[in-house]
Amino acid sequence: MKKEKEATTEQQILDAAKNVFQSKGMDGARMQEIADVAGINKAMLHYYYRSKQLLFEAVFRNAFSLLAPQLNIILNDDSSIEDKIRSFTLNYTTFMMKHPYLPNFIIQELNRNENFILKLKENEGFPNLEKFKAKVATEINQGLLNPIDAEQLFVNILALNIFPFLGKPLIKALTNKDERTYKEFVERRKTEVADFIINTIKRS
Amino acid sequence: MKKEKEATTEQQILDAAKNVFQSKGMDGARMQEIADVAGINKAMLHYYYRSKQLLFEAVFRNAFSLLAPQLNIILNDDSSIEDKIRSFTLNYTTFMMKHPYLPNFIIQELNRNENFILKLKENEGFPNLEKFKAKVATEINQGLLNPIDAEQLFVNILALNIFPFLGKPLIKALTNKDERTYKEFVERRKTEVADFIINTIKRS
DNA sequence: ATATTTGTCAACCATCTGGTTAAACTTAAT
DNA sequence: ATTAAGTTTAACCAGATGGTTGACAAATAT
Repeated sequence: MKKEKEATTEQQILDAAKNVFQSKGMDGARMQEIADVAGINKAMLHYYYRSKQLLFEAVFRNAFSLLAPQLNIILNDDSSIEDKIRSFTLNYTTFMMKHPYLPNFIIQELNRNENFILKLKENEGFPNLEKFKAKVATEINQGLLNPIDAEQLFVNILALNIFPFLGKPLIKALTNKDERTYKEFVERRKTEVADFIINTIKRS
Repeated sequence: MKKEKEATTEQQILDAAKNVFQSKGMDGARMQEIADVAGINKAMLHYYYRSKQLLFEAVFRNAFSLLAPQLNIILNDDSSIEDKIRSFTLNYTTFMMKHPYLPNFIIQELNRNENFILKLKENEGFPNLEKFKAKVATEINQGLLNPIDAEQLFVNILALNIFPFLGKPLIKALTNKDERTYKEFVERRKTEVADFIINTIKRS
């Protein structure tokens, strides 16, 4: 009864927990609902994950391990800053349109428990800015970029790409968009945001 | 027995509720904790506000009524787009540094209950983009601005200004900043963000 | 075959939570 | 002083919630 089934039940729980936690948050999620979504008994949740807190942490680590590689695309590859920005903007927006709950989930839970990210920081693949900063410095010296603080630039890139997912309800209301037109609006940003940033930083 | 006292108790409750709701969210907040913070009996909360939901809505409306005027600064005054951006960036960042829980609270609760903003939309002072769009069109026609979609520009302005407050824990971890250096980082953005945007849109 | 381990479930439990009640207290008007 | 209205409190309640238990079934090992 082991092989197929065991992996399946544990995974079923994780999938269900992901859905419930990501849409309701730690505080709004109910163990009974997770069990219902997974189609199993509530006791199973504790059999496999001991407590709500540990199940939540498993879901959160999973979610963050999807975000981190996205950031590493822009931080660790060797292409020019301009290419980094273009590929990150395209990749990130495409990816998040498939996982719309992810950004909000991570940001919200990080705000709920600030010292939670410290554990993640010790991890191997935790995004590191050094290479990006060095590349920015180099290109500024070569006269390719206008002088700009690399950290400010990086936060600007994040802000322009992440905010449309965090602020979706607000933006939808302010701009009178429905689900379909909002999607088109975000779709256009895949290239517009990169152009916007590059227009500013590129020396011409 | 009315005048002073009544206003005080009701206000004490609202202040306490603001603190608890804004730091823990609707789901994480407890009526008992609000009562404790207010220094009164839990039954008082229901005496003045009927239910947790109604108390929450009072707090939320209050919070949104602080945000809306900030947006109306950039949307409704008559100055140039460049001046709008400079004054909004300065005002908004200054204001939110004094109310750091506000952006996250509003964004989080709007995501928890999307149709909640519909009620607010009917309100008089709800921010409207039309005047801003018209001004952008005018300045583009006058050759003062590079062509850009006004809604995309507006979202970019919001993103660059709001994100540092939403993503604070993430940015702090990624850039290895402590509370003090993060504050300095945000402080610098009061002018840097405006320069960043204007560099892109201004025809030169 | 038998024993042992692993997986699953219904029922249960202690505690927490939003909300209620009924009585007591405070104040101001008559 | 009496009354009436608003204010405050302690005690209480029903339902929800995270978590546990003990019985039992299925798989694996001996």
